[in-house]
Amino acid sequence: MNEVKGSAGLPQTLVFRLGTLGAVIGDRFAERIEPYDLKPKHVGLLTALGQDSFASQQDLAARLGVAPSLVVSLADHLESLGAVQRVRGPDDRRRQVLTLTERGHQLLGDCAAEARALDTEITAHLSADQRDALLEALGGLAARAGLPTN
Amino acid sequence: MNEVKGSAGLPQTLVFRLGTLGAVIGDRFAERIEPYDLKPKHVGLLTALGQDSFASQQDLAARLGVAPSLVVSLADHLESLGAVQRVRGPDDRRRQVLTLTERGHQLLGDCAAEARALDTEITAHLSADQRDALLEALGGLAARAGLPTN
DNA sequence: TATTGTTATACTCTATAACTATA
DNA sequence: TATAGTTATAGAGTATAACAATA
Repeated sequence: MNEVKGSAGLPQTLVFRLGTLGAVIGDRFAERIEPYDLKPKHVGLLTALGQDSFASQQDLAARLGVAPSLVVSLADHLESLGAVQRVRGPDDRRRQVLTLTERGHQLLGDCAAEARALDTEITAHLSADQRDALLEALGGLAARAGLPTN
Repeated sequence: MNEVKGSAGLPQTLVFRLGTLGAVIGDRFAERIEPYDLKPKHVGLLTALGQDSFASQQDLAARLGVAPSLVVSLADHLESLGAVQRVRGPDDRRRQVLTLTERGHQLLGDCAAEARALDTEITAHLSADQRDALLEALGGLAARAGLPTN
């Protein structure tokens, strides 16, 4: 039966599809980056550092929408991998300024390559035009949500 | 600067956008359904029950991709809300067959309404055609991932 | 006294393993 | 002996609160 009534059921909403797809695709991405000893949150931090320079870890925490204490442990791990460097702010010595190292840029590139490979997998049934249109539409949503798009 | 090299950076991938959007939108949906005393996983269970009949909780666990023990606690909560009923299988009394109650259908409808309202919020900048195209494209990805689409 | 980073602690979510009832 | 559901336990992830250094 699965009768269709006047308004769309949950599985026909953008919210449901984005939420469930995000979870599944996120898990698959997590599997791919595991060999680099990274988790999605680490990649989020690397990505943020690759785009802007942040005055402090607290700024970074605000940008990522996580607790400052989490930035500490993420940065600890990335530092142990040699991906980021912590430098005390010369003017305000309370601040730790995080910067990507050469290794950090390399890891970021590796993760991007994994993401592109996964993109290819999941959009194998689409034409290039369809794929681009989808990417752009999601970019619009992401930009409105304050998420990075480039 | 943010130089664009030969291949797309992470934020230009479908994987990154789906993952980050899924997390943000999922959180916003979670806030909306909190007054009903429900979390996204509960809604996933209700949705599954609204679509098919499952022989056992283990089948349900397999469909949802979670551990059987989690189905127990989700079902416990939904039962306490009067949203589902547990009935022992007459042929095999080890099995608990879960079914939606009237209240369960009502809650499912309420959650769908919340999702539609959120859809409207996040797609306010799109035309109806653009919105439909996006919904359909995501439906294609979801179907290929084995997720419900209707 | 206020703020940055850090550490200590606790809470949420979910899985694994042990257990009970039924087959 | 094997299977469905349940309960007990443990681990990952993350937030909140306490703390130390600097301003």
